[in-house]
Amino acid sequence: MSCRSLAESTSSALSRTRSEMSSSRTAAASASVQGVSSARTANVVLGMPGTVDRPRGRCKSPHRRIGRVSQDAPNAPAAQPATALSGTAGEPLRYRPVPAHVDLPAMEREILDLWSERGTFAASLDTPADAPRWTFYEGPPTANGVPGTHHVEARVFKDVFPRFKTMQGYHVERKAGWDCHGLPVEIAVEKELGFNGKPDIEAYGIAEFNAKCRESVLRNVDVFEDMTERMGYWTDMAHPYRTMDASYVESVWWALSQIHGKGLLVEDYRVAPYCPRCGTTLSDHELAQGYETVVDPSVYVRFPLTSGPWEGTDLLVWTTTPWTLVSNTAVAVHPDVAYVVASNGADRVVVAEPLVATALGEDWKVVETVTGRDMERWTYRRPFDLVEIPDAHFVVLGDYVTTDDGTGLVHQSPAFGADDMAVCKAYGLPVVNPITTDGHFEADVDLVGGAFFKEADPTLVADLDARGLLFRKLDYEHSYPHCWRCHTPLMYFALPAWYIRTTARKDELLAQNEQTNWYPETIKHGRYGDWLENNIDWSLSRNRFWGTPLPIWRNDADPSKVVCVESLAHLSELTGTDQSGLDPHRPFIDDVTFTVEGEPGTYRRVPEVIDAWFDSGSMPFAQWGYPHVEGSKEKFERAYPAQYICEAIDQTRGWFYSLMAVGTLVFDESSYENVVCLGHILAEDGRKMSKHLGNILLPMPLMDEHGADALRWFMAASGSPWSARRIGHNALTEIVRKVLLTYWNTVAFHVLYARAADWSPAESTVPPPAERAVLDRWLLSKTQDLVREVTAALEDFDTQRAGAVLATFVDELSNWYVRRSRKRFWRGDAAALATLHEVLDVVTRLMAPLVPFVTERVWQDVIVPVTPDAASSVHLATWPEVDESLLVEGLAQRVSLARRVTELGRAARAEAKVRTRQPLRRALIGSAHYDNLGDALRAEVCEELNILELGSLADAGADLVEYSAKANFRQLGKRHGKQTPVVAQAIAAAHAADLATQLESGTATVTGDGGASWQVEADDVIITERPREGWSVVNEQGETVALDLAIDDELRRAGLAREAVRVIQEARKAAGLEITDRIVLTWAAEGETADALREHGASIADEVLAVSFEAGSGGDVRDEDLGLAVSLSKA
RNA sequence: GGGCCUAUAGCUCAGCUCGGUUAGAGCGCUUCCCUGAUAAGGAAGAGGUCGAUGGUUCAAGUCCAUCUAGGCCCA
Repeated sequence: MSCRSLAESTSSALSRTRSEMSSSRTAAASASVQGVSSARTANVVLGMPGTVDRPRGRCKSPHRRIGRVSQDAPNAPAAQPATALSGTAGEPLRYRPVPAHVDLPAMEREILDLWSERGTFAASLDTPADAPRWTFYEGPPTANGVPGTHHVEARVFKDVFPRFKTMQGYHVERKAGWDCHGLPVEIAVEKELGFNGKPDIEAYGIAEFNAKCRESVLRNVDVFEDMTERMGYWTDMAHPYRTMDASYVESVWWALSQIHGKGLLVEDYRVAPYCPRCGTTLSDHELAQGYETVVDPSVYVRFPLTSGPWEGTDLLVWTTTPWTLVSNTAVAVHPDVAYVVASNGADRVVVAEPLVATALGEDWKVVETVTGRDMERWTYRRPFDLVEIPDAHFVVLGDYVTTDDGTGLVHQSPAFGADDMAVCKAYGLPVVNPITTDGHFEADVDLVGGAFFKEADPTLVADLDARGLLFRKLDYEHSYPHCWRCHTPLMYFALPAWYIRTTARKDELLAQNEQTNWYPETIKHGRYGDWLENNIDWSLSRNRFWGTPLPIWRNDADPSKVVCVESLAHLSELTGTDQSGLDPHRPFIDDVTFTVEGEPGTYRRVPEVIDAWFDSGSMPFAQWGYPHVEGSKEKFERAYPAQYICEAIDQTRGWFYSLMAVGTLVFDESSYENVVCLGHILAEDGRKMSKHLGNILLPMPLMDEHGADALRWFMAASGSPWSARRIGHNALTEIVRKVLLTYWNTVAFHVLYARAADWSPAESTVPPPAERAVLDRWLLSKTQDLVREVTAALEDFDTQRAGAVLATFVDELSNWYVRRSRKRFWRGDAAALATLHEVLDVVTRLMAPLVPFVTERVWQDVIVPVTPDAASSVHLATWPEVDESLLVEGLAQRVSLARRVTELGRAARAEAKVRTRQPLRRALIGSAHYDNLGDALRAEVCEELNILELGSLADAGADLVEYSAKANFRQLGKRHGKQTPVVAQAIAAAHAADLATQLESGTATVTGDGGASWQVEADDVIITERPREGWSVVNEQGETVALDLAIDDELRRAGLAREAVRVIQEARKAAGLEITDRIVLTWAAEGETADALREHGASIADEVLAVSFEAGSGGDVRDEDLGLAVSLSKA
């Protein structure tokens, strides 16, 4: 079946039909062909649409911009008032010019100005009073140091969904926040001041030090604000919450008083890494910086049992910290592990059964066995009698005991180990600590009195040896924590501390977690769920300076009496003086004391400040100053809990936990419903960005170079946001080229031709979608799918999927729809222009949350000027909805078949080395779906492949076609199971043509080597058709395209004519002509080329805008292959 | 030491839920084609022991187990 008659297709490729031209243009165009030679036919006496002023074409300079004079370029925002709208009264509604080339970062700065001039962000918050609310909480970044590229990541996600939800009609509050307190701030200030620990700070003065901390925070907030604005993160930075503000601190106090009231805020010993030289505990963060490899004594010590069935036998205990043996309090065993008496004939010791060989050696034999549980409370003789430890020294059970190393019997010294502390406390054992806070044994201890703890090891080991208690001693190399400041070995040390008994609310926390949606889902029962399952009490207090002071006042005469203060007003009440103006920080708060009538003693505040995580976990209510500030109650209640929060994965035990814990403890409900948990951003080399490695990419330079949209797209849609990702210039360049510029160029193309045709959607009569061209209907249908998919992806917090479908769509839009429809745009086809306008409207809105800048520019230039009631910003526009009436069943499949056929056709041409400009007579298509393709799509294929007619391979007759058959394993496997390979073999061996014929009418039978036979059905077999001699054939996935390679003189002349067009167009470009310039042209050629030029002269002239087209004597442009010389000049 | 994540082309990543016999895309490289919107587009090619081993299965990149390496969080 041919797609059009030969005569028609020969000329129509180069011509346009009269009916499609407006009369005025036809008149002008007729004049333009007056000089065309006599070869004209009815078909070519047609106008050029270019009689209207067409924007200038691009010249050689890549910086020349179409449609705007140079000072009007986008990097000169002043020249183009952002607020200007065309279409004021009396003027026609026309698109604003869109340059073909755009400087994206410059364009973005222009948009930032536009937003700020118009107050667009504020307008986006100005929703109707009854708008549904969608609540988002800003997890406050610590304003400590300058923002890194990883900060952009979370901030992109914090921006995309609020923009999306705003467009959907929700009211989305976006209050910025800053985490101001905490050790990192103190450390930064210490560095600035050249300090080396707490004594320096105390000497400097707490008031002065905290003032410096406040100053440092404010300084860094400025830098964060610049970055935030530049990346287009819309958040209300004019009214942020700051954890250091008095109202915030008071809210935190209130929450603590609630927790205290429930009996969940308690004081207890806490074992923490401690530097005896600096006299301070270290945070985990500091701890991690100070590991050093050291050699310690590894000793196996005998603890003789003094009761139980094995009385007289020695427990064998392993330790690498002999100094802790002085305060030995108990020995722990695992309740479920087997313990044995092992003997080498002469000696007997007790060890865990799995460790007999590793701890003792090969020649030890098991004599007796018990389970750890049975050893509970067996007493033993302790290794040293240097300090008093009453009611102790027996075997206890501990689940944390392992049999990975040592002996499976673990010496317990509760003052120096967190596990030890927990286990001993469960048995009511005393906590005895013979070491002072400077790391030395108390002076009156025998043997080691006054010794620095580490230096006591050799003395103690020697004493054990002398008393026959040392079983074995080795040197043990391991990494041991040291102070990162002074390299002193740290000790784990029990100090009093304040705790929140989160373990008492563990079940509620687990229940709240069940109600929470995690993205990705694995976190819920993995990293985060595990953490909750193994919940430990929240260690709240810090012996530091810059933090929310713990609001507990204690009676100095009776330390058991404490008051938890919930506000400055409460404090005023207690003191009888007005404290409402007090800065609730140290040291001022430390000076406030009070007495209670009838009680002796004075109440003084405890010295600690609290963990800054509690500050940030309190933000849902503290950001409003709840419950003290007027109006805070309403604000809080309508915005709790949040629908959405988002941070990187390092916050699982940080903010994600503190937020859920504070919410659950104070309000019995977690503060968030959906939580997106991002992977980290790594440097291009796959490692963490660090100064040390010199691989840092700062966000501002990245955005200055590639634009914020590119960086945002990368964060949202490049790779999986759940895994760690590498960022680099290449990735961003690719996004600019593939996504942003492709989109931009489609817009620029549309505006170029719409303006050329003086077309506007507001004023044109546009055919209804059902009457438009097949590709229009395809695109409109496809766009509805896009709306559905992007919406679903964003509802599911999946920006990666949203980005992927948008990128694919933009590619198809540009490289299939626009490419295939160029000629319709050239002649101002209203259906094509309307279709593209409608689609750009939708796709611009769909992309707006991801790339807010470029979409805003397009909205201002392409939608606003031609749409009288358009939203003034794309971000104030409504989110697109699926228009079911535009969906066309099956069209997407048909178009995709047409595209596959086109691709195969190109491959067949390439294989045969026949260039596309050479028309070919015929192509045959082998595809089960060929008949569904339809005439219109066949015509598209013909034109794209430069083929005159298209036919079905099946109709071409058996003698032209060779068949081959292979198994469709997926189907076959279901039916034949184990027989699959044998049946597949039989199919491959069968006579393919016969098989194909049989299958057309139902089932067929194939026979295997052994004579067995099987029924197969059509979908069990993939039949491939392949034509014989004289054809160029490519087939793939069951589809075949065969090109008839026979080229006759007529075809050859048509091909030469098309070559001539190319030569002339190149000459036009080389001459720097604008695309609308008319030319006078003479040519010289011989032989077949001359024949071709004479035959096709009119259509060539038409194509290259020649007002005269004369054979003459040579010219300045020559094409040797063609034997053609032309000269042209502007008419 | 524990938990989780990752491992596929020189590079960046899809595919793994739900197993199917030619493992994809982009970047880069080579050759060619197309082009008066495009910084583009297309075809072909070179480039893969799908981290390793074992198992399940007619069939494993895909499911299971173990291991290795890297990352993150926590000890």
